[in-house]
Amino acid sequence: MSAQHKQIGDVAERTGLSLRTIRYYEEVGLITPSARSHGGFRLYTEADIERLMLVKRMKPLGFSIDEMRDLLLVTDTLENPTLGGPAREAALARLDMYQALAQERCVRLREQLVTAEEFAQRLRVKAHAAAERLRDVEA
Amino acid sequence: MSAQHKQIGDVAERTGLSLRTIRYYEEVGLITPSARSHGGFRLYTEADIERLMLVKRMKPLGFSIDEMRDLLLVTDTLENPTLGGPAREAALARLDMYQALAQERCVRLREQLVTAEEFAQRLRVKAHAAAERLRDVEA
DNA sequence: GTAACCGTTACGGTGCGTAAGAGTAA
DNA sequence: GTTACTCTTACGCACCGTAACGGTTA
Repeated sequence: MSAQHKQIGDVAERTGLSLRTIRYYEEVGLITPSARSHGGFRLYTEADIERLMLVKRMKPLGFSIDEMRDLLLVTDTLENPTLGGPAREAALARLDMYQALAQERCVRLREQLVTAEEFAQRLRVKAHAAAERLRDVEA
Repeated sequence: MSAQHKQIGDVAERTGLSLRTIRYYEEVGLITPSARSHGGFRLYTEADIERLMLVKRMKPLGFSIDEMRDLLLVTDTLENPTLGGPAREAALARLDMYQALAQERCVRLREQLVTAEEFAQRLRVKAHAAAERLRDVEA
């Protein structure tokens, strides 16, 4: 194993993603390892790992695979310096769209959190009340 | 339609759940309507609707169907006054478990929110920077 | 040669969306 | 009899988990 190319197990450990997930991401065209060993082992560069990390960070926002693939493509496009104005503009528009979407998802996540905490609170109260009643009965 | 029994459409509207979801919950044994019309329409009582609301509130916590069914069972058990001490204790223990689980899920949700907001922030910055560069190029 | 690692293939599961074709309610 | 509802059945999708069986690496 060279210093430059890590195999899937190391990558899984570093990213916190499962082997299956990493392979799945490749299957659906999200992230393809830059190389393969002679025997067929997937070999990942640091850049590949960066991309995986990026995807992992996107997940809590509830983006679908298609959206993530598209967003990766957009950022690749913007980072390509040989690209002309029109293509840049189009990519920027899409980036803006995703940015708005991300904002919206954050709001929804926040709402979910509120609902969730309310519910957890109810459960605590209920458990407490039930414990009291049990003690009363036993006394 | 009597005042006591509402059909699935009304229930969907009131709970914000889809028809499919409500039927699915029945399919997996979560909530069965108390009655059916002569022709087979599902008829829900207020109590049924309450249960559906409860389930809806559980969802953001990421409980599985199995967990929700079990939790419903536990609360039913605790609300049954004819129940002896041992059964009550067992139910209470499970309730405590779910309460702890809910707390934990809340923590995770909160972490997700943090990650999500960081990511959204990154996107905003990126979009802004790309827009700047575009303006520079055009100038 | 022997661990420890990795490959592909494929079936399973959850939580619904969605459409089809037909019956029911008022 | 018409319009709006509802019924069941069933296939489809996303995102992986989990074998199973066999090759690769160091």
